[in-house]
Amino acid sequence: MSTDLRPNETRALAALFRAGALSRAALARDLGLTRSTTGALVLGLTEAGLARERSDEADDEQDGEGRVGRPGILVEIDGNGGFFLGAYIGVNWIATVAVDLAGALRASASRAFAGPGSTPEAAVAIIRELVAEIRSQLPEGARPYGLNVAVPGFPAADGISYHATILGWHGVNLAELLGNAFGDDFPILLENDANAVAVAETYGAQPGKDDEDALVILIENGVGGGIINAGRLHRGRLGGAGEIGHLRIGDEGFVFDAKRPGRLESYVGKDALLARYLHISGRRAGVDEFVAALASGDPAAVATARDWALWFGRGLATLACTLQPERIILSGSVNAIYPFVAEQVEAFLLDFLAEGYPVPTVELARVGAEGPALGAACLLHQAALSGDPQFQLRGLAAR
Amino acid sequence: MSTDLRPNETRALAALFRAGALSRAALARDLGLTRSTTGALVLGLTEAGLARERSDEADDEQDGEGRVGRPGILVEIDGNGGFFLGAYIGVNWIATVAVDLAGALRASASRAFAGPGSTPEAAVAIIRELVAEIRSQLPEGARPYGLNVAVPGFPAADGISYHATILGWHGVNLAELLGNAFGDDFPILLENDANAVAVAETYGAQPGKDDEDALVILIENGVGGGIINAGRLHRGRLGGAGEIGHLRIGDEGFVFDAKRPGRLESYVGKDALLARYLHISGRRAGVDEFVAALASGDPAAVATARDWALWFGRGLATLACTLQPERIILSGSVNAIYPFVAEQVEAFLLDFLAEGYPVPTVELARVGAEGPALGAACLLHQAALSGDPQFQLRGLAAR
DNA sequence: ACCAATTAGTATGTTTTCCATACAAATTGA
DNA sequence: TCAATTTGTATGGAAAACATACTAATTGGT
Repeated sequence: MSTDLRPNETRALAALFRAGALSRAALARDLGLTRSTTGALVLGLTEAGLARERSDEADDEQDGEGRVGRPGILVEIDGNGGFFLGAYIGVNWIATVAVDLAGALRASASRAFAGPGSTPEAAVAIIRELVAEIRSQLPEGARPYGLNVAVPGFPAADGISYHATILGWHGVNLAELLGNAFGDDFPILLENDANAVAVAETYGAQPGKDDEDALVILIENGVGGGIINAGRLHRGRLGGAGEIGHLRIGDEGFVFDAKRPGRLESYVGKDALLARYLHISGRRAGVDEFVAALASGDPAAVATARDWALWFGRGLATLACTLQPERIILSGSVNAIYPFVAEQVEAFLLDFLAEGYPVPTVELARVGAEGPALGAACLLHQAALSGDPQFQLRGLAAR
Repeated sequence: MSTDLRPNETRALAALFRAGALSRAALARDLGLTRSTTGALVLGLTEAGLARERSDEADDEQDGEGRVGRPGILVEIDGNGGFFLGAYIGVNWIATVAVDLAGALRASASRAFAGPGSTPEAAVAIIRELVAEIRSQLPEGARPYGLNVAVPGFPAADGISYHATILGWHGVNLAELLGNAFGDDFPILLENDANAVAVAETYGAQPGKDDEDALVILIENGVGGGIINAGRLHRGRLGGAGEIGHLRIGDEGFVFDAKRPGRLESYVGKDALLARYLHISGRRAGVDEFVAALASGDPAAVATARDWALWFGRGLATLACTLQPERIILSGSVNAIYPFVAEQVEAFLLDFLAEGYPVPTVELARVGAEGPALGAACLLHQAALSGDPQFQLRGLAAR
């Protein structure tokens, strides 16, 4: 019944996703096809349930000041045309989401999970149940294209066995476990959680722009990151790029680390921040308390934040030179302190950067706790629209 | 006469380039087309002068142990099908090269150039003459597809005006100058020289593999770099990624820098190395003399090299975590000392890296002084084979 | 109010591209 | 020597894209 999409159909969907919505004529220009061919293309996509004319009555305001000529009818992706699943195995919980063909979050479910101490098999079983729950939230007969699982860890040098120190897992063949649980014809991918968050923060964020250069930094106890170059995730050899917590920026750190002193995360991670505050103030606090102290002008908190800003600025300068992102996006619970130190961090950053070098903007994350699972799902969406034969899209109805 | 190539023709050339040579049947599998279609495709490419059957009589040894069935006839790219020009504006010289459609270096010419003190206009005039010289070395009637110029600098935040501090150029609109010299219908690109070297070192280096993750480090007085992710140059916002000399890895450095102390290049650049040697030994030396002293076992040189290895290992560890390259390639004149300190650097690198993290190999550059111009030309070659409509390939003969 | 200019969408016939099928050619292995 | 396998090519047909022409809907000038 449902046939694979032809190359130009996939290209058309990618163009529609990039732009948000296009008239047939604009789509034709984008794809380098004629209007007549594009009309037939759109007809096919519409019949297959993958695209539709925009009913949105705000369509008059496309860009149309003095634009002469007959106005076009905007065509957009029909979100119900397909679904992509993402999951996240966290330390305290497991989450699952579904993203639709239009890139919108359509369903989510999560459950508490005692990560350290639990087996990978237990996590896979929970994911399986959550996926069933998610699928019941989707429209009748919706068939997801695959599942991408974000994990707080990395594959080892063999590319197969997974290490997730924070969960106490070593040398686990997660791909195989998931493959057994979901069947062989269901594509399964794995992704590092920080990478997934980077995708969630940037994917489809700016309509019309799909070549963003960004660095997403996740600050908890550890500091991780994900690199987006020209709109694509910079994964490195085994998906382990962006491990910026190990950046060597000094000689010691605010928390003692005999083995690898001076790393970024021993200056700006959560433990490091609170250790510094303890050192200066003598008070033991959590992040929330520290932020409250900072907001109330507590001098020890202000001094701690200033030190944090110095080292964070150093780290950002190093990363800005190496990667030249346009935006640096801060995620993770420690980003709560950033509004209080934004000016200082940016001053330190500017100070360390070479003159004339483009300065990245520093922003707070837009996406919440669903970030890792959402980003994982977005990566599948991206693969499907890229025309990768492994994630070939299909129409819904017979044709 | 000569028409633009159709999408599958470009895809076929890209597949042939990636693999080196393929039979029609193998090409059909690679492209997802039938053998009959591919046969016609190859016929078209052959008639257009872009591909040919391999005459190489060593073709029996394709991979053919117990391979049953009629052996295929290998088809390869005909290098004479097209040419791509690259140039390099260095501090002491200007170089120009031509790369053919098969990715092979086919012609080169260079001339001394007193960079600091010369105007951009003078450089452009020299490039124009060298390009004429190069073109006379190419086959009759060969029409190059464009020119990519590698420059020791970066565009400013506006993306247009070029800064090349080392040449004393600031705010130069190089693209416009070159456009005026070569005409509007001749594509002109600009690229940072370290980026170009990174491409030269990796592009087409491993037949059958086009998704390499590598970091190329150029060490002279300054330290620059180019990042290759999944076979593509990681350019960052304005092509300025890879400026790793500004990496902040310590508090001081071996050369004094009031403004931005502790940068990688103040520990491992040429000046830094020789300053350290002067500090330890009291002797003022050049790189050659230092290497000679090191080779002869001079204790001061050995101690200097050890310090160099420590800081270089720190820098590599930071970069390895951030980028996770598979290979780190060392270029620039200072790489002459690497063979003497390889073991130490790799030990320090391993020491700083998290356990279980894949360790990149560290290698010396294969390409010589022609690197920047060659890489620039390779980038055009890559653009043409990627199907970018701006660098659309054309056949040679009428069809 | 009306008309030229412009742009969007569709219909129709033709060309181009690709496929399905069939078949001859060249090899391996029994 | 023959079955099995793979390659390359020929041929008719299906499908995708184009060229062209026409209608529809808008802007802007008179």
